Amino acid sequence: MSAPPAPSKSCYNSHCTELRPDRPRKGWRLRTGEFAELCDRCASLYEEGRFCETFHSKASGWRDCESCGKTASPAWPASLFFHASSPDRLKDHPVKLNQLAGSGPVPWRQAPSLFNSCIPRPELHPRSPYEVDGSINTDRLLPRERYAPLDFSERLMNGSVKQGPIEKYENGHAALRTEEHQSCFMNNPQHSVSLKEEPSTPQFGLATSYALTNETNGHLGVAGPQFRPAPPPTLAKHFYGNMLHEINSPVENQIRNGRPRGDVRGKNQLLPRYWPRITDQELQQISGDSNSVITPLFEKMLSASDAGKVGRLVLPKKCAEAYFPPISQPEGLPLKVQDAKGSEWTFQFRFWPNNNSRMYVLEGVTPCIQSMQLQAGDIVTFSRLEPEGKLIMGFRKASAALPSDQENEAGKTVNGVPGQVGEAADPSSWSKVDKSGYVAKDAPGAKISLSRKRKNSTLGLKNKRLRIDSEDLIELKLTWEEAQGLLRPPPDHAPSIVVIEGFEFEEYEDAPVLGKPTIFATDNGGEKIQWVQCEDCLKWRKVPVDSPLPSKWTCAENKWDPERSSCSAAQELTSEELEDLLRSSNSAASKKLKAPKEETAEALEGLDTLANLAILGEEGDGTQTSSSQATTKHPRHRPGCSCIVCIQPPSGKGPKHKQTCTCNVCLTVKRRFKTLMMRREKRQSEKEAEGSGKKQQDQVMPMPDKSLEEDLSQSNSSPSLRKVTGHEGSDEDLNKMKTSDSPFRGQIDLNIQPEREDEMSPGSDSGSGTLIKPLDDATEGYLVQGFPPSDENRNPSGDNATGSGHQEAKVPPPSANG
DNA sequence: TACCCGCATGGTT
DNA sequence: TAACCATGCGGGT
Repeated sequence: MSAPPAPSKSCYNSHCTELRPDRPRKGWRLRTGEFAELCDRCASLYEEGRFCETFHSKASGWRDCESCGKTASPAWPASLFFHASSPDRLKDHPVKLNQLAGSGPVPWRQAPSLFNSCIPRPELHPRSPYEVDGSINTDRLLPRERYAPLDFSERLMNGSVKQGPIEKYENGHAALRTEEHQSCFMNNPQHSVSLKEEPSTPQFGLATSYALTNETNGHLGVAGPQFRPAPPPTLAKHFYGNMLHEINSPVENQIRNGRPRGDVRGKNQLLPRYWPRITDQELQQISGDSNSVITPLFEKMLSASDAGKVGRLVLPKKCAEAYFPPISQPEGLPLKVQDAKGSEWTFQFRFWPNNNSRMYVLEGVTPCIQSMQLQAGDIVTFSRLEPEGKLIMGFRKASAALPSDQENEAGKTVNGVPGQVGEAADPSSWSKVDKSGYVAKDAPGAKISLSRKRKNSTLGLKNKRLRIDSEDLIELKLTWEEAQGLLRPPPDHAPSIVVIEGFEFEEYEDAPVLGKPTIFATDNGGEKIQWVQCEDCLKWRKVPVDSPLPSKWTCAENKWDPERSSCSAAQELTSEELEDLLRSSNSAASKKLKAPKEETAEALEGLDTLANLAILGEEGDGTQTSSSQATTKHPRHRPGCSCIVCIQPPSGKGPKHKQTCTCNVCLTVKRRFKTLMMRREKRQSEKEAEGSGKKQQDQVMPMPDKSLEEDLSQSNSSPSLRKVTGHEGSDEDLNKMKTSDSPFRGQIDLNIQPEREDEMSPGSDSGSGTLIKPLDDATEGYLVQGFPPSDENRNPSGDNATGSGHQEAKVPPPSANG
């Protein structure tokens, strides 16, 4: 199908009758090394990616490509839609999705044969956007990549996977183009489907109905049951540009949206966060043994509102318009959705007018969400079961969720075990997450499972926005202990141990390596080794102690032991040995962060207030709790932020903490307090050394041996605060706290942002008398008042954490700040 | 008073 | 900067 070179004056595209201009535009590189010379139109189209980009070893240039579905002819068929997906037709293409995905190297690939040599319109192209020429690339992707749709973007970037046209899946018109060919859309724009707005469909049905009834707003999503949805390739600018080009045409707008709305622009592709990341395994789980085919549509991480009592699940607009039946009235229509267990739910799919736009919601989802035991941060997935056309709602629990690209491309889960649809509800399945043994769920502070702990999570209406990015999820899921375990010193760097409040932290001079958690041990020969667990088979393999390992490690990467470089190889460890190993590992890890009891007790003696403040779930034994409680984040906070605001739930939520509690909140409060003091001392020392303005500084910067309460009250609180302080926590207590700092002076607060050191240092603004910057304010207030920052305290910008909080705590706002 | 409903607001992308 | 969307909020029941 390769196109022979055109006559010199003709466009290289043999399908094109245009003459190329005197100054032809360049197309693809020819075998000769030169470039195809194209007419303007074809060049434009080429640049827009309309033509096959896949390298076909046996063909050159421009052609109708069965493999990628692109065409030599810059035209589109009039009918892009899935003709009544009759079972017969489906039989002709028995491409059960999981089979398909399992048989090819690319998860989203569809069977090329499905598309014949039709000329798909790129935007409505039924093909997956990620394509690899099967003729040459079938082995380019490792099998396991099939289960890592996340990697697509990366692969795209790497160029190992080509991105096909977008939108089509959004449109659901992932049509099987079987009949019509060569109808040139460009030549016959009127071929486009009807533009009229389709009345609401009473019941969500098979896509074809939409297609055939021309509701083209993408509500044809049911079509193309054989295919997994095409994650919108926003990463591929080339195609994106292409898409934009098309979308910007009025016709396209209508085709895509099914309603003559002019606001459809280039953002019609789903945001990456909504790309379905459902794995084949999950699909298999949903489809079971039936012959049904699952078409993943999109997924969404539940917000607090979604998971709250309101029972409204906000649907991403694009997703709603692409995959759900069109609705013209705000009342919408009832939508039957089947969950992974097979239960059928009926939601009201509707929208609210919003800023000249629409806000789509599913109403009445509470029972379903509760049934799935979903919480904010968990992910619901929407798929379509074909040929029934049934909507399927799956889910992934947050702790097992594949982070979305936009959220975290670093890894899949804490330990790389992806959640399974429908699995999370089964507590037994949760142990899977812990199979690595690294994150033992019964280890102190290792309760990464959000689900059970979050049953009482405070996701009510009063909560401010809860955004849980994947990074945040990790933050929530990981205890410090776990995080420490994940961090490895950079090569050739030995970590130094920082002791903070009796807790040892490894500190790295260079950026630490986020690596696979391993278990270090000594083999029989006394040689230090480490054990690492294969992500795929979960077997433990022995590797050299100094081997940096990726966070996702499989047996195949066991280059040190070829005999065990395959998952089929037996595990070297006996189950007993493994058990011992894991036990010792966990206990060692636990010890690492476990404070010496006496010391902690002493340090905490004055922390009644702290104990009373804390709001995270109290562990009966006072051991470390996870931060899995939903927290209200500063909108400006970034993933990884561990400030007190971000790691604790809103005020008044959850039981109070014990004095000896070592949860993250308490630890952070203590640590920040300590840091504050250290900084003050340091600053003071420096100033003393400078020997200038000492007297004045003494007023501003209390001497280290002054009482803390004096510090605090002097820093930014009114005298009344002092009274409160005296009541809630004695001076003596506070002094004790401070005294407990002494062994750690000069240590580093892991959360300090060096660039903000000055800003946050109490003495940095001595001139104004505003001594303490927000975070410290919050910390101090927290410590002194015995109140957790309330919602109101949580200044989104984090720049006045004490203000209203103090007021709420019956303490006048800090005069120094205001 | 609690809940529902619908819209408005404003932060985020 | 506009669109999106999470959530707040007021009115109604």
